Amino acid sequence: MATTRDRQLVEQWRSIQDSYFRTAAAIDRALEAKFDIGLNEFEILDLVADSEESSCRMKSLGERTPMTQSAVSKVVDRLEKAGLVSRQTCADDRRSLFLELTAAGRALHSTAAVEHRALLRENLG
Amino acid sequence: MATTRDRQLVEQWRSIQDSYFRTAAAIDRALEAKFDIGLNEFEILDLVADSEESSCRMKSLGERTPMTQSAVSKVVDRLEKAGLVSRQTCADDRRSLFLELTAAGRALHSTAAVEHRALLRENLG
DNA sequence: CGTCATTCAATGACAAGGAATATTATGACG
DNA sequence: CGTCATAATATTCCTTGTCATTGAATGACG
Repeated sequence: MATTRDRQLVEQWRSIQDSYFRTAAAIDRALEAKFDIGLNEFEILDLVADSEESSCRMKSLGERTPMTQSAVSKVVDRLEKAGLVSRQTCADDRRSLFLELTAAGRALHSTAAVEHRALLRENLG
Repeated sequence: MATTRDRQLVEQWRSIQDSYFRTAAAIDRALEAKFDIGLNEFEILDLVADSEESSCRMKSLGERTPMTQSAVSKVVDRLEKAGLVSRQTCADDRRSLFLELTAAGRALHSTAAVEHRALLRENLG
């Protein structure tokens, strides 16, 4: 039915898709090329860096990202394998884990973040 | 460095991600449940329906969607297997193909589109 | 304390996408 | 016409994500 309204909606949607995919692809390539790390990996790293007051993370990561719990688990696997993050067992609830940046992780994050912000500025500005 | 500006950028980016993922997931689930078709499949169907003046499509689809050429090829595989679309060889350039909706494809598209638009309205409104 | 429901995280099976490559068709040009 | 560069798709291989399930720990409650 309502064709004009509908077309607008579809346009808006495509524009969101475009903005999302173009930006994500650009950032992903850049990070991959310069730091050998994907966008999702960086975003988890970023979240961990963001909550350096610490607590039992892993769980809370799931709430701050659109990724699935299992996806987060696997991203963290890779980050850990790359030596950027480490899983710490949580004394008061042994089901939980919290994450810490390693020195390497902190270093990589701080330089990668500059790149990341710059690309956001370029693509969203 | 420029923390305030950067935080804004990151916020904006997360908001785009959210808007994209939440909407995409909602539509995907709904289409999957009611029509047994995924979001990407629907979007290709939608594009084909949109260009019913016809020409050697397949190629042009790649330009109207953020999907890769190979992804498009596979989505079309599935649509064809589901009997919603058919690949027609193109007389004047036998490398190209163009796509046609089957009767079933047209039918499904027209009812699914209603749902699709409604969900866009709900999620982007 | 024992049981049961619930929560956090990891895993395995499987689907879907991307990059690189293969395949076939064209067109240009000697 | 034969060769070669290029174009449109398909295909293969690998990576990543999701869903469903599992395992372990916790808390409530009789």
